[in-house]
Amino acid sequence: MKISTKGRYALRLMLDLALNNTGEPVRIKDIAARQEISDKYLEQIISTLNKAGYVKSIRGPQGGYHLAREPEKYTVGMILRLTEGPLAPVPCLDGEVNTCERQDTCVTLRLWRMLDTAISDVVDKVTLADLVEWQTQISDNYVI
Amino acid sequence: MKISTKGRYALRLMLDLALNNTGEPVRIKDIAARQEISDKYLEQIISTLNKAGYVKSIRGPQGGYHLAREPEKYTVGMILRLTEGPLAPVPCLDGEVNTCERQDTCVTLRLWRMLDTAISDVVDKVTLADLVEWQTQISDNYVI
DNA sequence: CTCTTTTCCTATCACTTTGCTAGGCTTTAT
DNA sequence: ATAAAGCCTAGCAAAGTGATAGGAAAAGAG
Repeated sequence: MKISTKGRYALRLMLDLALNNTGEPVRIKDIAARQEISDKYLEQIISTLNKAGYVKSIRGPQGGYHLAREPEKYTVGMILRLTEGPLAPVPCLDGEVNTCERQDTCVTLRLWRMLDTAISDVVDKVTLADLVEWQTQISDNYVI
Repeated sequence: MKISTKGRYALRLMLDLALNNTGEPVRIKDIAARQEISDKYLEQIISTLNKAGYVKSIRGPQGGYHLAREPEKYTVGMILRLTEGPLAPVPCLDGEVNTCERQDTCVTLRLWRMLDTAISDVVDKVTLADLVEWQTQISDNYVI
């Protein structure tokens, strides 16, 4: 029942892009250094985000990445589902349609639906902009 | 972000024991047949439940298992945490104390805490007795 | 046009977890 | 004594995790 590093790193990566949005593209090397994550591994993760159109890339010298939209437009759920796959606690609830044969008589399914809803309620409500705001609060505390 | 078969089977196993509580011990072979799960695998899972005192075993012929307490006394969270380990979405929140170095400045931690709370709110509230009740509702629907 | 800096792409790999299967040992009712 | 149950440990194939490695392609600077 864990979010893997892939999802967690993707979130920190996107947050890093949001926080370092100076107009100039951000290099993967710099993100990796700030976040203390292997740059080669980050490269693979950002590739997924790039293909999904979540970030824009600029190649060549002075190249790098920036967010494709405003931070408000990304929910945590979007980022995690893209990198982690479905967040449902059981495979039956992964897709649109439940193909499990036992679904009509399965009591635990009701429980898993409750859990799925509880998880989605959190990740689909919190946006990247919220994380940015929280970050500034933390930084403020540290200055005082 | 999935509950493994271990936790799911443990839950169905406990529910099976609750539903088949006739006073006589329930054999693992019968649970396995009803639930369509390998009996050898169930054996390993029930061993965990037995060692934790969640079920009582009777050895020898006419032996088997029964619940150690009333279904109301078991939350889903207890059963899942015993068989799955901590349900926290990130390792930092697994134990009592967070040993992560980044915790003071980590924004995503706040998100993970929200997610952890949302998950716990569900699994610590629903009991085995609730599942039993839901099961009878489903069975009633099928009779009508 | 060349050099360098960056992203892009694919392969590989050690390690761990998952989901079992197998086989024998122990207890106990008949 | 026998057979039916639980108890215990080992093993193992497949998948997932968390990277590392090496080069190809693009593009700006000189």
